[in-house]
Amino acid sequence: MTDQPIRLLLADDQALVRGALAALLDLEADLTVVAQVGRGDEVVAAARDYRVDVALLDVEMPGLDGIAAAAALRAHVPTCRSLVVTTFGRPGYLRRALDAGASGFVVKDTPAEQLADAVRRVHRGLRVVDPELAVESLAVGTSPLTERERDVLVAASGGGTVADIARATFLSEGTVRNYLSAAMAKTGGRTRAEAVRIADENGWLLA
Amino acid sequence: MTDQPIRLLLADDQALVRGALAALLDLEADLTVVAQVGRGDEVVAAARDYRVDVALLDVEMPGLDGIAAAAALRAHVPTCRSLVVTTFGRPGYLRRALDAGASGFVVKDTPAEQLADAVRRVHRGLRVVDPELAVESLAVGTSPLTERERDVLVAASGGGTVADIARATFLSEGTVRNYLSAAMAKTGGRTRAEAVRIADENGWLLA
DNA sequence: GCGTCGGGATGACGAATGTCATCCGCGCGA
DNA sequence: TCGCGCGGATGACATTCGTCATCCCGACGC
Repeated sequence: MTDQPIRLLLADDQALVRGALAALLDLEADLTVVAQVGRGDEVVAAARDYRVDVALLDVEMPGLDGIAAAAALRAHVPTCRSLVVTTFGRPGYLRRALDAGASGFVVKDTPAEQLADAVRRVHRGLRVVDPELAVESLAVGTSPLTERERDVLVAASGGGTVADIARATFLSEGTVRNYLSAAMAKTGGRTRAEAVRIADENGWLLA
Repeated sequence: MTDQPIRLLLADDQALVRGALAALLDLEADLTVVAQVGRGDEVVAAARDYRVDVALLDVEMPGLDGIAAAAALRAHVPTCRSLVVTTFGRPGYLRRALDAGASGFVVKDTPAEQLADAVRRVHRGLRVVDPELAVESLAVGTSPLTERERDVLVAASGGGTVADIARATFLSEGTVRNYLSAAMAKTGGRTRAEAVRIADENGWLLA
């Protein structure tokens, strides 16, 4: 069984975490980290240049988030499978990661010993999903927000006034208030800030 | 030069990052990770039980934040030096970490190769501070917020109404509005949500 | 053809919020 | 001793916000 080692790409905006994950995975004889990037929009080029088998993608990244990067990978480098890694919670990300073509979804507080195994499973063509997260994802369900409601919530996440949001979204102030009201009703928040928090915690604010 | 290896404690709430850092640091011959914890309130006991030389403390942790954990370490295990690790920015954390007795302060996007060196320096009794972060810290300066103003902002960070904040802080609603107004003036925010964001980005919301 | 849904907008109204002046008591430095 | 800052509070006021009804338009489904 002297197969070629599985070629890995690490994408995470924190260099320390990236390097540490590289050290962890390089300990495995059948894995080798061939590329590291700190931005989502560098993923596709690196995956192509280094003939990457499996890409580990963090969700929070500048340039392009991990889910969008997974979609771009599927489109441009179909031989590369992707495994999305994220912080705890955010069950809404799971469904969207799978829709984007990710083969696996791992939260950052799973034991380190399981990561290499997840990589191997993904490389073999299997799907890897934390079962606990899967049920949570089903419980939360898909986003109830409409596209504009999400836009307005994103614009509101900076904490600005209605006038600020209206300028950012090119909408009337009254319309902004209407969308905010609708978003608050759908999220159950009693304040726009609470609505932003709830939507963010459920992963409903990404593109 | 066959000294005893430096005995390390890792404290980070994300098990994957913890394990990865352990793998990274265990590659160094003169370092050995002897304990890992996922909560700040387990740091002191672990440092004592495992005769830890240097503790790597993440700032964001349940139970006790990394800065408070550094203070507790200095009080109860003075032989153990602490190196605080955190995500980018938050220059306000630096001053408070040093005040709490931390010997070093490293941001998570420093290259992985530098971490082991930082650990060695701290163990030798030197201070380790990212110079870029130091000037940023001086620029931001110390928090202009008074203690109650901070309390109110923390209570407001959930996005609740004034009544919620008043209940949480055992203050009158009018008083809450006064403190919010003062905090908004000092942070430059035009909304309470904006004030919360600005204060959080500057690291002014910790204990 | 008609009902429904989403995007966009207007106007009105009550409640919540932000601002300010003012008051009290306490501790602390000059 | 006096002033000043901070904690805490009250009351008034203008603005903003959240809610709702209502309207127009285009796209779908049936």
